[in-house]
Amino acid sequence: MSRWEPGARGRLGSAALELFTEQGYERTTVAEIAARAGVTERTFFRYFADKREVLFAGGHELEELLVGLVAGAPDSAAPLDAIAGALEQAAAEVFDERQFFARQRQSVINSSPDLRERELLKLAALTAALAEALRGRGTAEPSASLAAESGVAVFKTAFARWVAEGETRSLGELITATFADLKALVAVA
Amino acid sequence: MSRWEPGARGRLGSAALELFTEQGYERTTVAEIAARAGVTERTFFRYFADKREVLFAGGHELEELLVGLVAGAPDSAAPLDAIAGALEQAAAEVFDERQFFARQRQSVINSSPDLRERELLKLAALTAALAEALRGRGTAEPSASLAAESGVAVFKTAFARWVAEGETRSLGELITATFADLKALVAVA
DNA sequence: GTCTATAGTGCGATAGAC
DNA sequence: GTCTATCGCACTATAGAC
Repeated sequence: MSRWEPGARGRLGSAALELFTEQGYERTTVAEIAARAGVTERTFFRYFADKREVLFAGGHELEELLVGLVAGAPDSAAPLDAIAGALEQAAAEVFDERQFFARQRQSVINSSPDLRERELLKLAALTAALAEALRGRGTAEPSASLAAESGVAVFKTAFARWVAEGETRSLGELITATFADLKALVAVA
Repeated sequence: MSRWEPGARGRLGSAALELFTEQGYERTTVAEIAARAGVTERTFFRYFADKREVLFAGGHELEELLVGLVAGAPDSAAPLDAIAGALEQAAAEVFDERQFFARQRQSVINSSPDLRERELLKLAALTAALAEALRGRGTAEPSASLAAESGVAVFKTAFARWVAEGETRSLGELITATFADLKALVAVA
């Protein structure tokens, strides 16, 4: 293998997901991941701040996409509708073609509290970014934060349904259905 | 100091909060915490699985309290009302007398992503326990999970308002107000 | 790219409570 | 004596400093 094989970042990501699946997250060392990707341990930490981060590389692009969609929602859309529309469109764009990958990745994440923590931190960052986008369209606090939190709660619930074995609906459909569930829950309270 | 001084767990918790406040979470070592509490590093790890956990010791009791309150809600209460009632009562019982402590603790947590992660994991565990309590009263999925997620989202938002400087309302009042905000948000969507 | 501090674990020894 | 809390030491891996 040449010294400057391109795509070290991608190879590290694939190697990590493979090894975590084969032998578990905790029993896989960074040295093993680096070796399988053909780089040194030091190189791993040049690309990823820590061992967990290798599974959450794409999170920033999703956040930018969603923030852009919320910012571009029609002025007439209520805060929760702006969030719901953004989530539904993002689901169609980035998730629906990657259900197999998503299931494998989620299975690894669910197996380790360390990875669950990191996932929750990423979702919290996403929530904060969505709240900021809502404030940018004129939604006041605490409504902006609360709408962002509720939207992410719907997304979490829909995503869990989508990755469950045997589910055949698209993520977008499940998000729409879960928003309807939320409306029903609040209506009877 | 004798070897058998009682209350090591409590001393470790107080020492940790003091040191984290004085010099920051990252710059405080477990050895320092143990030294201030008059025990060794090894003893710290007998009580707490890791360095972060020392700030989240009381979480289990809060969870049990809330689960009990949800389970004991009247059969006629809608899922979100059962959650809201439990949160309001728990707020009065365990939080309102400890606002100073809560602010100090929250300030430390907010200063470190590591601690934020752990806080989010604890809240996720609470969410799961509340969803289970709702299922125990007959709420089906995904409504149980969604109501628990929404309730915890309200709690997070209200708690953030409560620990903000200058806030004078009680946590219970803020929870009630934030549930009303959620209803308003959903009603216009 | 090497070197080091610190988190965290495993296991055996010891000190006190009973 | 038993039981349990504490300690001491050796060790690995992460992560950051140089």
